Amino acid sequence: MPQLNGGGGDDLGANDEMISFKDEGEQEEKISENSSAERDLADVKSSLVNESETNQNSSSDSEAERRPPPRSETFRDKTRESLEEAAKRQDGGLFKSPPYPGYPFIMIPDLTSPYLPNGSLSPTARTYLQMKWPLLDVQQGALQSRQALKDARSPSPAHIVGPFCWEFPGQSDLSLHQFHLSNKVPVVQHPHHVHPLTPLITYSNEHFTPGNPPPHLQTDVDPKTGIPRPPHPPDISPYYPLSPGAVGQIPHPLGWLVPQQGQPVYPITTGGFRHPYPTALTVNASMSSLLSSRFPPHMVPPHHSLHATGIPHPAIVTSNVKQESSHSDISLNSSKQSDAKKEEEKKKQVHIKKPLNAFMLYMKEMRAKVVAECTLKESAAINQILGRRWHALSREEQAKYYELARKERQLHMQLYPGWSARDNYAANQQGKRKKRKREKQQAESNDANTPKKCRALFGLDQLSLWCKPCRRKKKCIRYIQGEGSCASPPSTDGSLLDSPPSSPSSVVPSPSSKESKPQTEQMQPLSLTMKPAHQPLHHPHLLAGPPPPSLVQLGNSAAARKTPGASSHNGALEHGDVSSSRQPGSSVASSMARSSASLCHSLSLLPNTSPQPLSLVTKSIE
DNA sequence: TTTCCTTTGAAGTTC
DNA sequence: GAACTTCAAAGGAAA
Repeated sequence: MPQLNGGGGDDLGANDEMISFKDEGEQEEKISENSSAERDLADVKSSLVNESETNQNSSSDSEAERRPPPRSETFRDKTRESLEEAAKRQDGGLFKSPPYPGYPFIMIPDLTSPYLPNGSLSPTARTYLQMKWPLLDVQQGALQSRQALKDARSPSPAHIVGPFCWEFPGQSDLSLHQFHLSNKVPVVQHPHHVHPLTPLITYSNEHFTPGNPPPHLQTDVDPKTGIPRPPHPPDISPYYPLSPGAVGQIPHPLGWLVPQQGQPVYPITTGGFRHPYPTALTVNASMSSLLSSRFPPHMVPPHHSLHATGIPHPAIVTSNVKQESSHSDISLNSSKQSDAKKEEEKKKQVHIKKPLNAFMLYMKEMRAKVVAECTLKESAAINQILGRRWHALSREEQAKYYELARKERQLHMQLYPGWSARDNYAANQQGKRKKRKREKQQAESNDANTPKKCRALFGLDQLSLWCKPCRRKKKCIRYIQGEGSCASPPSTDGSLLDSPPSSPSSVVPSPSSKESKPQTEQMQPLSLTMKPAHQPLHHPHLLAGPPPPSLVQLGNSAAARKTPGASSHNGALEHGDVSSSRQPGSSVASSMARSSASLCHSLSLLPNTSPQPLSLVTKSIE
């Protein structure tokens, strides 16, 4: 759990979710005190706006100032912050931390993920849609926004989005703040991922522009605002379709979303199938309900699982085959046997996706911004930047996303009580979507013929124990003699006999011992050029001055990442690292060759990229 | 057309 | 229980 140290550390993680974040709590209290009635939403908003302005004015560019008071100052904090500073100096703003940290913001659900039909919005859109209004034009928009906020209390998230989508067209991105409505905890996000043409639409705008809203969002017009609102029958929840048996007792984790009149939070649906075609969005809700009520689940066409407004759950993915089967269902001519078969088929094809974790939510939100800033398109490169930014986030900012992720999980759990990530494992094993990592590694190790056996067994500091070929970087004779399995090496103390292949990690000092670097550590960087990427990199030189990208590429490791201290205390590498945990060095190099160009911003930001440390340390090995 | 890349976190699996 | 693996998003690139 890289983000949170259990013992009062500075990170956030799963445990973090149990922590009550005082700042937000206080904010929440303030809000709740004031928010006895509808007036308060507007009050809250204006206070947030004021606060945002105050913050904006008072907060300097210094990250140290922005951040909360120093918690237990850890190595990671120091290194991270110093790197942030350095990166900021060099990246021309790319690496800026969000300008409005700790801001209250209002999180409203994205209309897609449970909330919007994927057909009308891009499938990329999901989860939470930010509301924004102009900071620089508060007076002008005050009335409208107040009204919009009142509208936002409508049970339908679409109602919320509608007004905000059209209320401030053309607002400059810089003039917008994005407000999330996360339960009662308001937090403000800096403006980002706003399409230039549709500044109030987040994530994916290609199918959803203010000037051309999707038909299903146009059918209702708010009499007060004159703003189109999506149809939303009061008796039907616009959110996730529920799996059978999970209805009626669900406390909505996003409590503010719960319809006020005691209706079930979620519609009773008989399945979880997403209609593969956008036309499904036009399916009448009552028709869907009717079908659901009149026919057994397998007889209902796929759109039955959509929300009555045509809202599918983004976590549900099915194949087109289902569409065909739906047609055959409609024909009603199939026998019970074939029905059972189809049901089985459906079960196989249904793919309920995992709920997004905090970082994924963050990525979704920030991706567009990074894309805009960096003009990068490769997701891999973007994700690297996002990963670094994620680390650069303050605790409160990360807490936001952990909280959202927790709610996502809750919601997901409630919607699909029987679902487990295991299902997707099994599905993939059946569908062989991906080659399992273990298989890959096995294959790769076979391909490489394991010339590094001695290295793996003894580590770099036990060079004298290596066989000659290994010392010459040739094929390990020991391994060959061992008939494919590395024979136990001769050892005087036997301590290394059973060392796992990752034994070199023993050479690597623990993060806590970083200050006192063992002598053997001097040889570590050499391993960067030779050893597979399963070795954390903690080299003083590299910490002092980030390595060239090639080294950086090889520097990180899955182990380092899995070990919170290792990864999170990586200091310079943390910002320059490009995890190679999922591929050996060769593939990393190739991928680096591919993405290095697009990483120009992110990696070249690192100061002082002179490669000198390598030459210093390679000497000892050779 | 499919898989890879790349990130972090959650959860499942393996030992 | 630690270590490892897979999957979630994204979209260009490579196979």
